[in-house]
Amino acid sequence: MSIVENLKENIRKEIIKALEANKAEGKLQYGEVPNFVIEVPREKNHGDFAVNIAMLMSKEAKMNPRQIAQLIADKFNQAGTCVEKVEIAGPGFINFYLNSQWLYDVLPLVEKEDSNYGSSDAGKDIKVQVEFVSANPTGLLHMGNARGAALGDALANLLAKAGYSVTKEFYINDTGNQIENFGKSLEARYFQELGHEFPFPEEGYHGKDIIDTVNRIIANEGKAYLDLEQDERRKKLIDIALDEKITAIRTALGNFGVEYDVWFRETTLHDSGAINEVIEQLKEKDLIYEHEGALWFRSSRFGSDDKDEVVVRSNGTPTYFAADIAYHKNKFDRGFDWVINIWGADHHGHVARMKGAVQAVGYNPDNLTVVLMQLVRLFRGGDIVRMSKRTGQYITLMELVEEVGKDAARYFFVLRNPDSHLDFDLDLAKQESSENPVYYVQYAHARICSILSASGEELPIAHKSDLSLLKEKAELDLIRKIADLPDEIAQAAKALEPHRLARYAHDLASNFHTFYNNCRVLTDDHELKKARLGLANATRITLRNVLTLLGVSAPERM
RNA sequence: GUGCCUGUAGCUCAGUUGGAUAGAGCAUCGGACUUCUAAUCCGAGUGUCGGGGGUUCGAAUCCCUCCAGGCACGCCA
Repeated sequence: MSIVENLKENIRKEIIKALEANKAEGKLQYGEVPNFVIEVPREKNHGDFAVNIAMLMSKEAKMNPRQIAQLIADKFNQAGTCVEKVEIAGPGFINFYLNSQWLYDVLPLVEKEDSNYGSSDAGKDIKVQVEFVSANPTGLLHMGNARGAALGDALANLLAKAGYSVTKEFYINDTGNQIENFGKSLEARYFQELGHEFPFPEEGYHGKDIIDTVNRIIANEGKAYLDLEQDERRKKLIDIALDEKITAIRTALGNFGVEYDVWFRETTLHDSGAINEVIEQLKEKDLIYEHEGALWFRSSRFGSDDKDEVVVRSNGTPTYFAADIAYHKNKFDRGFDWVINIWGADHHGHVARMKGAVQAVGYNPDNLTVVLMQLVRLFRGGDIVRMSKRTGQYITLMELVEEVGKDAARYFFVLRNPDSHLDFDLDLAKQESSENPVYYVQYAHARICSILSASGEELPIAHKSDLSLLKEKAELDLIRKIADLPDEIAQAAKALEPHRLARYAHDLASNFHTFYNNCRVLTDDHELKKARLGLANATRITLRNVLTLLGVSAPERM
């Protein structure tokens, strides 16, 4: 349990004791204690913690909330709680003011836990899988994939920090219609690049990357495929190009700081018979029926989905949805307690039937969470950059990283709630100025490192310093912020919202900059210097840990 | 037409299971470097929280309705 959680828990216990004491004396009537909140008030002068229980009990106790609050405050035993003042305020809040003693325990703890600081065991023994990006391997990664990568990776890091056992997975759609299309496109380019007339398929992939791939094949193997049977030729071209694309995707993600535990190929589900198996299984449960030559899954039986879905086309080939059912069954068969998919919002219509399918194959659909993220609009010079994958007009992840850098890109993507449409300003992201929020945070870290190396003191230092010398408001505010990290992480993990951490990082940096401008660290007062170095070092550790979760580097100099 | 997401300061966005006087950054204006990194700090102004109704001690948050924008409604993925 974190220091802050511990403080809250002690206060909670004493509040309940105070309630019981009042009840025993007949001053207060109630049945169950309502589920009340101990929260950090928005206003600093409302104390360290505020409790809303009096308002919640008002109706049942048939009393004015302020009166109830007063009864609780009267019986509240401060011993062992760090509380030094209790006040009744507003409509009936009980505000608790703490002495700063507890704050001084935070710094040595942070230095001791070091890179582990902020972690918790909230997700202990829970196996969770995060599947993200899973882009079609027929092209390169675009801005939408980049957002998914930044979000998914931060989420996975966050869950791991909160104690979950996390597996990151990329699902490769290496079969199906789009792959056939890919083959036709490759074939057409192959002929064209060798100087032959060849019609380009109507729904083909126009990207230049396809031409580049074909030219590499020609460079290596020349005209070897010209005389093959068409099927054979396409298959060979696909095999080579697919490997190349997957490698390119993996490299681009690697440059973006994203590494996966598992790369899962859709073809394994076809080859192993898993898809046929799951279809048979569903037939036995009468969840599949035939209509106009195709096989349909009764998704309308489940949840809010109102339409059935084709799983096997009338030509006998399974749809992507059939593979997806088998894939999700496979995930749960592997023992994951919680399966998280990150999808673009354009796939939202698929969520209900996917959950229905999970239920149909015998698992609890509540254990599948689909995080939808809205689409990305790219701006350059104040204008929207239009993107289209089909026509090959788009900025790739690789180009993005080259242009604005990994840190800025990841910070920008993870700064916003996945629910909101993201306007990505390329000019802003690559600006090396105060307008760019990522530098604000990194600069705080670099500043600290500079002080620490100039100090001539050995770290860690907080445990051998008199921390009670830290009395300035800026110092106490900063420690308070550092102490919040474990709770921030636990909450962000629970809500699957890594963007909260970006906010936290910014706030923490802000607290540090204020401290820096108010309090000189390398001062002649040796004891004070040591205490402030302890604070600076704990700030460094906290900042670095958060940035690491977000996939942003923490530079030692800038 | 139906479903999902969004609508908060000039701009980009936060807003914690409903909490107190709705907050940041940028932009604008005024201050602070012979001192540990001025990519910083300090100060100043800005709001019918899209409109309207409802629920309650209390609503940006929950419910209804309307308006605006995005997305999805395929034997595509």
